[in-house]
Amino acid sequence: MRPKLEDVAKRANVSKTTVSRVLNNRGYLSQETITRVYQAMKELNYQPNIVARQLYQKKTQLIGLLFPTIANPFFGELSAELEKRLYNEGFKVLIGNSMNDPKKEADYLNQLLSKQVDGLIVGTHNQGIKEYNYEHLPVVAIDRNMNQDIPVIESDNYAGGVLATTYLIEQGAKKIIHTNGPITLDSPTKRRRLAYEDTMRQHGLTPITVTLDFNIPYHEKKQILTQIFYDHPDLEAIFASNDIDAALIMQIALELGKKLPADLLLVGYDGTKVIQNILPNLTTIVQPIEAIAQTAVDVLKARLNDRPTESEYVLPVSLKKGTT
Amino acid sequence: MRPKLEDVAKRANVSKTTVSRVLNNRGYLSQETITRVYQAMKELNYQPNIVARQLYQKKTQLIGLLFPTIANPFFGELSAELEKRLYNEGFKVLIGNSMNDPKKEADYLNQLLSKQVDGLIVGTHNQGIKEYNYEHLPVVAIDRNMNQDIPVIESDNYAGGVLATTYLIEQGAKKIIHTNGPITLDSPTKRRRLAYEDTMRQHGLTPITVTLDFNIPYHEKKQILTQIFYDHPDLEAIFASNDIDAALIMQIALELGKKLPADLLLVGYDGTKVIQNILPNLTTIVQPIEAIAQTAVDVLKARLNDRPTESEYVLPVSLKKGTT
DNA sequence: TTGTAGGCGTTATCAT
DNA sequence: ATGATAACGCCTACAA
Repeated sequence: MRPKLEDVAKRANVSKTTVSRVLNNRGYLSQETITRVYQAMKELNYQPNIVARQLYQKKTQLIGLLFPTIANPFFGELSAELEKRLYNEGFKVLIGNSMNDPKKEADYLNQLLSKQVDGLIVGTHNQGIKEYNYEHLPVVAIDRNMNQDIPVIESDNYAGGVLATTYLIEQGAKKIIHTNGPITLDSPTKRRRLAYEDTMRQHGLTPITVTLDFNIPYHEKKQILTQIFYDHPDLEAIFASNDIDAALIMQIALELGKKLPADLLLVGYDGTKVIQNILPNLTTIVQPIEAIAQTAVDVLKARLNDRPTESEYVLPVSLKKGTT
Repeated sequence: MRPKLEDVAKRANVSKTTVSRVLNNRGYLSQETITRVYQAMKELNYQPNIVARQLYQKKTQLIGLLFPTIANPFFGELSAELEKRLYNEGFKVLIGNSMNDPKKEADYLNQLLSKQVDGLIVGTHNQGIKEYNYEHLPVVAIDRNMNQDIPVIESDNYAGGVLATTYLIEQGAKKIIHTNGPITLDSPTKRRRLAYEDTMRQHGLTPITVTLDFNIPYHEKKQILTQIFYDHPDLEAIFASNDIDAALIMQIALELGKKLPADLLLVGYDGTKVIQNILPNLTTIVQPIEAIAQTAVDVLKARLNDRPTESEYVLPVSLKKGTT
């Protein structure tokens, strides 16, 4: 059997209270008692039961992270940064990859309501659960508008779109195509598209956005992207809404015998460390993952301590110039 | 205040026991009572407190995952696969990125001993904690020999090394260099190196392994790799012990004006989905991430139920032929 | 400086 | 078919 406080108490000839005090460094203790208690704990190989403590304290020191999937480098790196910071604040991290499954999302949200976690950092759509009143719940959203009551942390997607488009125009490109996901409500990439289209028009250019559905298989996506080059032989540049698509476009361009940047200018989006390592030449809009993580943690802490927060935090993006 | 069982009981004019029974579908209940209780739960917006339940059940249904960092695509994808499977088995996942910090590793191991988690899947070195007796603890290691008592799941690193080297030799290369991390005790990449060196010798070729320290900065690494081309102008092929290094080598070769595969053959290692997407042409040894995850979960379940397990599970790797 | 007793919210045993 | 009660292991008023 696992020893409990009581067992330690008996062996040290003191009460449970005293052992608890030794354990938590509270109140007055004689040095002798302290030594005896530690001795007993060691002999019994005692480990306090965290769950019992959590029940009493009504806190778990656990924060739930809910993202589509940490297999995606953006969410993987973000989760790692969040975990690091939360750990330093005394929290551990419970992770959920929703895979866009509303049932799973609801289940993880439920963790919060069941007091399994003290707070939640959410980066999914949570389609079905909007009706819940989150007003005083310690929840923070990243790049998603869940609900008016939930503060949102996001990088400046509109500015990113402007930055990318302006850069391409400055490089002399006129025929610039943008690839983006389907127009979903309030998705962050939607603002990148908007910025692209606005910027193009402001420069008297015609925006052309090619839609890539999120869930289409690799080969179909490649097919659609390849088609772009045939449909637009005078194409000068592409602004892709994420680096994975940019990588694929790079690939296709090379296969078609095009040289970057001579025959095609290319700008991606996200700028994760992984991609920066693997494709150091790719010009891309870099999201400030560390700042996002830090802000999310700060805001969550504010919510946990009933301090007021802004309802929105917009962080600046930057252009990383590669050779594409 | 959060309502508890007792509040629901009062409102429904029944006892706590009855409410608990309704909640857990146990024993005999009249339909009328069931309805009344559900009604009361709804009115009070009742959510059971998981922690209290955990205390009684002495189980948390939480599994800890301990890896260097999920920001690395291999661990990110592996963690995602593990989470998916554990979730389907009714577990949630607590994640720790040890960042090779022994203190943090020890802390997360402690979660297990404090009953915060029911089991642990570990992919870190856990240097300082070997002395602990894990004999009956539900711990599974991935690619790491922690301790004789802990079952290890790993892909066949030696076979992977043979596969890569043999492939390069079959393609006609004779001067083949291998890049690998420092020789640490029992690291999985060590067996890749061993296989490379054995295979080279078996074919009458001289193995040359270039050591890349794990923590050196990007530019220094690039420097070392670039140097290889100058030191070995007759170089025909490189077998890199991971895809990130392979990507960098690819990069350098292109910068030096070399064409792959004409001027250089290149094989990487890991074959994560991310890399397969971004560098579809890279020839690489693919680790069976899904099978590793499934095996780890199966073995952990066995340990949790006191069923016997093997002490080692070796899963097959495969060669993905690209154009490098 | 140390101990007693009650509570954290749930579940299960044993009655009724 | 339902209820009273004790337990899970810890922590803290309050008392001594």
